[in-house]
Amino acid sequence: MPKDVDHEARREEILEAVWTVIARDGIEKATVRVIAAETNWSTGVLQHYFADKDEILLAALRLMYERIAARGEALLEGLSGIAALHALVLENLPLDDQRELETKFLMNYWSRVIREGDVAPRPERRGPQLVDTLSDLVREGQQAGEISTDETPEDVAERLLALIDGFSLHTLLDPQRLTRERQVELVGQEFERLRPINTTTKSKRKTNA
Amino acid sequence: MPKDVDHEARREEILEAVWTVIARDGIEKATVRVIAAETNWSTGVLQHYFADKDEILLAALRLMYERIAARGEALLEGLSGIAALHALVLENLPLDDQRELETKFLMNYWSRVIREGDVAPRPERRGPQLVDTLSDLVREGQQAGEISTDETPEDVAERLLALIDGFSLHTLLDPQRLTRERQVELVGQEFERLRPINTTTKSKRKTNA
Amino acid sequence: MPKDVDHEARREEILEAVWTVIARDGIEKATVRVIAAETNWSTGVLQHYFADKDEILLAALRLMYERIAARGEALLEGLSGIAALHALVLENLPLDDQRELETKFLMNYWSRVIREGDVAPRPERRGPQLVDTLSDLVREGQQAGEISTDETPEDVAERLLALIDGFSLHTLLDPQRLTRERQVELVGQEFERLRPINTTTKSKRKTNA
Amino acid sequence: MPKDVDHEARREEILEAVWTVIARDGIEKATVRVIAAETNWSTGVLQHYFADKDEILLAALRLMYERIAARGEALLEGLSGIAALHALVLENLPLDDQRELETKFLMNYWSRVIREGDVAPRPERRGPQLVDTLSDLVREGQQAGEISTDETPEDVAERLLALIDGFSLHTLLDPQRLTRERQVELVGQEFERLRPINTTTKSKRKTNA
DNA sequence: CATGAATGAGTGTTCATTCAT
DNA sequence: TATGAATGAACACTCATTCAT
Repeated sequence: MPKDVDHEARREEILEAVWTVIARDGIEKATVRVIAAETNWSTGVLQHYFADKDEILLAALRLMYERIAARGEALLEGLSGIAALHALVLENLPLDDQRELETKFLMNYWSRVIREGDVAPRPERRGPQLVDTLSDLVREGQQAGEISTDETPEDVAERLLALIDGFSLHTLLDPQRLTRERQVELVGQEFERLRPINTTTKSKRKTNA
Repeated sequence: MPKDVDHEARREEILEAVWTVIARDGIEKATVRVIAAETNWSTGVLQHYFADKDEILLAALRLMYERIAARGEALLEGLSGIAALHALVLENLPLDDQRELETKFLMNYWSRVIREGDVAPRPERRGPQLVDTLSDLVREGQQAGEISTDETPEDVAERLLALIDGFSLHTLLDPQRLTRERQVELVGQEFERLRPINTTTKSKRKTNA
Repeated sequence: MPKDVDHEARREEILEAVWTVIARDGIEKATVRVIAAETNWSTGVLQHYFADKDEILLAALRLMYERIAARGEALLEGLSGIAALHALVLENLPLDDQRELETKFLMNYWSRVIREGDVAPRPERRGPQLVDTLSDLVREGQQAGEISTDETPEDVAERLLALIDGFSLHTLLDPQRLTRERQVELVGQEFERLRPINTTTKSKRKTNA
Repeated sequence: MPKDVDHEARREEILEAVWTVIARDGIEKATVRVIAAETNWSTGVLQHYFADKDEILLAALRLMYERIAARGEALLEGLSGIAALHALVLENLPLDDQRELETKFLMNYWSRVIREGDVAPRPERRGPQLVDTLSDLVREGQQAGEISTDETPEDVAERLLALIDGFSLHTLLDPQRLTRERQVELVGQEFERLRPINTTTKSKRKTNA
């Protein structure tokens, strides 16, 4: 080892710069030059730590996945059943600037996956993983009597995931129409609908309506 | 007399090429050169029919919207209420190859809009328009007693649109997990849930619970 | 002759359009398409009357020369000697919008001549012709005792031509510094200097000053 | 350590190529590709040293101005009044090949400025600067009794500048007619005319008046 | 005669990538 | 390790020109 350089730390430093640039200038402007300038190193240094630009973006994506997962785990601490489920769904919506940025990045990446299929080296996909976690929580909620058993946990989870990404997409495309508040409200309604029909809350509502 | 060319037909021919290219290579690879090659004409011909690349993409999108809308109208002929609603939702899912291609185009275009902000002049957005149509049908269904009035038509429509695009996205990303059949099934369940609770089908369930 | 088309009239009509375009949009924007649009004919028609764009511009130049010459002749009518000379010099300065436009065109053309030498087919050059006319008038003025005989007519003419084009150039480059009024004034001074020293006008003026 | 390159020297090397190309092919043919070919580097290298083509041309012009100014200063060393003035005027004429090249560049650049209006950011213009220097020298000459005070220094300077650029233009357009010797001769005559009338040479005139 | 569809070379510019130092 | 000089392909776009009709 000639110089005392923490290879992994340097990589993360670069990825940090990637996120800074994307947040500030948008994904389009995240060129090698701009990223390098952000790190205060030369462009050539990037090649030492990443094979090419693709690998840089992929690593940035992977880092994002890890952070999202970590955030999710921290969030679920102490929660269970429908409460945990509700919290997790909200957590996966672009309800603040950080998550909006992540969602943009994600949508961008997905559009690439759609066209290139499985050829590009993909990190562990978010979909299957998230749908599993959601399923588990649905099952938990059903066992606790908080969630109707009319549908299987997998079906509910799949629908919730579709809502998450559907809302995410629409709010990015048309933030005026689908505001953050509206998303929270609509998700709240969906969770109302998940409850078994003989629940106290449900029947009360019906009377009101 | 110059060569006898149907201007509008030529435009559509070019736009078809645009779709083909975008579905195959992605919107980023849909360069003027590639599109021209796909049409088997020279690059210069594109400028003859469109002012610039943006206009080409925009026109392609617009034409697709028109075709989808026309298909939707034809479909709704003779239908009303929840049956029309159900048919329209299924129509907007990528359940055959043609619609899968259109969905790829849409996702690609949307990812560009997300990436570049609203700089590019956008045509009438699909979202608001479709959500209106859906809302009207929900209202119709509610008045016919086919759909629960627990939620406003707008809320139901917004959720259905999110499901449409959420399922579309996921089936493109992971066709093995979210097959076409699965989408139809999940949509069917969602429509079960829309019915008022005192419906016959629903009342049975009530007894069970 | 199949159709009754006045070839020469059509050419002039096109050249008229050239000038209109140049005056409105500048020489840079005088493309074949724009010129054709101005004539309300198709681009292809230009090729019927001119071999290529170069010939169009050259013909426009030639037309300009003719008009300038005609204007000059009309101007000199009834004048002679120093009065004619003075009038001719002023006439060749860009003192109104029309002449400013012509001067721009001229400068543009000259810069091409400078780089391409005599290869490009040139119309009868303005320089030699104008310098001859000027010389003749100087000689006339000298014979009438209006102009000092300290210098040869050719020398005076050459200097006057240099002043004309020097002022023309500077006023195009820096209209604020060298206004139209300033040009007239400076030319007036130069003509004062041309008079023999014992002229009545001269001494009178001197007394006044 | 990257390749050891003197950034400034490389810039000047490129600018030299710009002059060569413009003098040879004209400013319209001075494309990025042609300039790059002249330097024997790739086109991309130009972007390394200049932001865009406009900056290249502007820098080339600026460097030329600097060199001309430096030559002018060196020339004026030890000279004053009419002698300095005379020397400076001759210095600014294209009396050798180097200056002829510079003049070609200037005329080409100016024709571009005229053609495109003042859109392009212009460097310190030569005109005002040179006219100031000339004015100062005229004033000096007048105070020394070498130059007639019939005209203001500014008027004389403006006329001299017009003669410089008028002769420059004509000699480039028609070198056979306006030879280098002829230019020197005509300038000499102009300087004769500048002297006050009570000078020995002119004493005859004084008696007459 | 006249059209305008079609061509294709050429423009400035951007950018990921390579590599000598 | 790290630098930044250098490369060259690719981009959207402009335009004069050709030519079948």
